[in-house]
This record gives sequence, structure tokens and C-alpha cells, in this order.
Amino acid sequence: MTDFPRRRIPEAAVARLPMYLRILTELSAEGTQQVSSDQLAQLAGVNAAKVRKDLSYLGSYGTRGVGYDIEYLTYQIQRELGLNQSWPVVIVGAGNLGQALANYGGLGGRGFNVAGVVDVDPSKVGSVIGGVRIRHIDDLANIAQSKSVSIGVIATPATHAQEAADHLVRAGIGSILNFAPVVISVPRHVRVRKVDLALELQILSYYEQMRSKGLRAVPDVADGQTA
Amino acid sequence: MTDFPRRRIPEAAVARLPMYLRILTELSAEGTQQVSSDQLAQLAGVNAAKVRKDLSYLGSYGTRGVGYDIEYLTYQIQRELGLNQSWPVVIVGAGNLGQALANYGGLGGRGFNVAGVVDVDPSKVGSVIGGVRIRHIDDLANIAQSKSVSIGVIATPATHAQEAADHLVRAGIGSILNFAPVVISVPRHVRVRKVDLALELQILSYYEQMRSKGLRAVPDVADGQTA
DNA sequence: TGATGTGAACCCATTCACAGCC
DNA sequence: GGCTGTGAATGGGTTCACATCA
Repeated sequence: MTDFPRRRIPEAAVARLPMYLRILTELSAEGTQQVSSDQLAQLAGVNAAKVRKDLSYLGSYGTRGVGYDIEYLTYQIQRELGLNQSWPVVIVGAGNLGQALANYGGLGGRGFNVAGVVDVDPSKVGSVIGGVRIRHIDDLANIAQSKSVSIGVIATPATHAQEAADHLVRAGIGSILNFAPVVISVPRHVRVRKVDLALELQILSYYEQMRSKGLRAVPDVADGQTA
Repeated sequence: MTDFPRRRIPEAAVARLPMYLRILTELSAEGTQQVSSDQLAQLAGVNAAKVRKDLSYLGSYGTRGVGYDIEYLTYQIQRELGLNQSWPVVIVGAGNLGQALANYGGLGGRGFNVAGVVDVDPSKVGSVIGGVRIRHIDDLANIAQSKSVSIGVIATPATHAQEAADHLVRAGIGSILNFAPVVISVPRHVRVRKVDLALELQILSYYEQMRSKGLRAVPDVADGQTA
């Protein structure tokens, strides 16, 4: 209804908002100004009713008979996700992956900035990647404190991931994005999301295997985007 | 009940099997031989009943009053996921990310091998990364055909991701893992999974924002692993 | 008229709770 | 006694279908 006392949005819906946001940004870049739930659904590869329901959690920002104003909706989603501020993140691990992440330009424009990169290896400390100087992991707490970092990224080998997680937790980080191929343990108040190449491939493997057995794993609903 | 006519396993359960598999591998490396659903649940950060239900989709491979034999269960999960064969994958895009992926050693031991890396940029063709020579994207169909590749990984910039997807689809690839920060369109029979740094961070951002507003986003059930 | 917003129905996933078996 | 395997209960998420409104 009104504006501020934001009700809680279902987890599944929250996970889709960034996708809508990205699509809206692309549409906006092409000069489009209005979009309907149908179009948005098409582009996102989901059901139109789902799009409307998801967006309705933000409030009633559409216009019946017309659709959604892209700029306004973009603003509302960003606000809801907390992207009207820039979130400093700290990356633990300055190996291949850590460097790729620090160099990844897509963060600045999307509400994030790399406040620091740390590593255990003293020989790496001092080098500059992605415009940030690598510092020693013992400085993590300082960096987190002084730059108000609340999100950490683990980009270490599996063997050091738990250690990295412990450092992050001790430094007061509340959310962790874990790229290491291992499950980390953290206190219950810390939120963890995991991104794992091998794991994703193994899931795909299952369905490829089904396919090769001719079992048509599933009618491929919802997930499939049309060309 | 018996063995071969594998019933279809719920998508959510399939997505967790690789996680169990990894944990089992770690336990096995430590010399453990038996594990209970309780222990496994603890390590995976999920509910024990969920573990049992997930594993029961594979068949009845536990022993009441005892638990699961790690080696045997490992074998069964691998077989179910199709990991008793090695799946060749092709990587499209030989930039930072593509190189990191090709160099990532974790694939070989997990049922995958990099059958090829392709790029549009002729100046990159010929270099060797991760033991594989980079070839031109026009060779994609040949590689896919001759090496029976059915899984493709998109590691291009967003601007070229759709093009990469089109190439993969034309080459007959059935499953795509998309690392590019953009939603790709594919025919319905192609299965896509998406891995996206910025998107994951934006989801975390929402919950950090809630936290900072003191709204305790959610009791942090299920997802949180205990220390 | 055309598209949103939303109760209600449906469906899938999670969790409970206990019978069954080692 | 202890732990698995699983029906039954619950809960969340998705989809339907339509009242509502520009």
C-alpha cells in the first residue's frame, strides 16, 4: 500500500528480482520505456502470473491496461534490494578466481565495490588487481571495520575455505558468497550462498544422462526460455 | 525397489545430490566408512529427514540402526547423476573467466573434462590454457561432434553470450551453464543453468539491508550451517 | 479494451512422526 | 536401541482466473 513498512518478500521472489532488474536495465538501454508482465515473463523465461505476483510484493507500481514504467520499476526494485547504496565487498583469496572477480567490471555499476582483496600468501600482498592492492588476511578485520564491509566472497581453494569463513565471521561479516568447492560452517546468523562450477555441471549431467536414456527428464517447463 | 528402471527424482533433490557427494568424498578421504543421515544433514546444513528422503529416491541403500556405507552410497549417487562416465564440456570464451575455468583442476576428478575452449578472437586461437589449445568458435560444431560434447559453458562477456548460446545450440549441445551476466534464449529442449556473481550479491544485499534495518529478515532456518 | 493485482486452487517440497528392520 | 524409509501433514511457491481499474 504505502511505502516504508516493507513486508517480507518470499525468498523465491527475492531471488528473481535481480533477474528482472537486469532485464529492465537492458530494455532501458534500448530505449524502451514501458513493459508488460507478459513481455517481462517472456524475456525472463518464467510465467507472467509469477512476474506480476513477484512485482506486487513491492507494491502496486504497474498501470492496469498499460504495464510497468521501466525507469520507475527499476528504481523500486533497486530500492527493495538495497541497491540505492553501494555495498563494499571483500574478497578472500587472490588466486585465479579472486583475480577474475576483482577484475570483473560488472560490480561497480550494479551496486557493489571491491573494498579489499586479502590472501594468506605474503608474496602476493602488495600487488594490485582490479585497482585494489592485495593485503594480508590478518588485515581483514581492519578493512571490514574501516570500510563497513558486510559482504564477503570466498575465492580460496577448498582447503582454505573454512579458514576464510572463520576469518570473515570474526571480522563481523554477515553474508558470504562461497565460490570454494566445499560446504562451509558458519554461525546461524550468517547467510551463505554458494556458487559451484562442478556442482552445477553435475546437476546438468543428471539431465543429460536422462536425455541420453531417452527418458525425457521433464517437459522442461518454466526453466526453458523460448528463442 | 530394484535397480534399473530409475524413477524420476524431484528437481530439488537432484540439486542436492552433488552436495552430498562432495561431503561423502571428504569423509571418505578422512577414512570414515559409515555415516548417518543426522551427521550428513549436519555437514550439509539441512534437515535429516530431507537427507533420508533425498537418498531414498535412489533406492534403499542405508542400513537401519547403522547408517549408510560411504563407499557404496558414493557409488550410487555417482551412478544416478551419470558420473560413472566422464562428460566432455566445451567452454566458449577464453577471457579471464574462461581461462580460470579451463585451469580449474577440480573438473577431472569430478566426472568432467574440458574437450575444448573456443573464442571468436583469432589472436587468442592457438594458445594453450589448462592443457587445451584454444580454437576458433567456427570449429565448435566439429569439436562437439567429434568429441560427443553435450554440455557447454558460456564464459563470454554479456554482449556475446546470446551468440555463444546460438552456436552451442546449433552444435547440438543439450545443456548450458551460463556464466555471462545476461539471460539467454534457447529452444525449450535445451536446459540452462545460470551462475551470476552480481545476481548472487544482489540477493545477499537484500538480506543485509533487512538486517541493517533490524528487521531480522528471516529466522535463518535451514540455510544456516552450525559451526 | 487490455493489463494489473490478487484470492483461491493447485502442486511440489519440506518436515513430522512412526513403523520397520538391523 | 538406533537409524532408515516413508506415508501423512504441513507449508511455500506457482499458476489460474477474474475482479478491478486506467
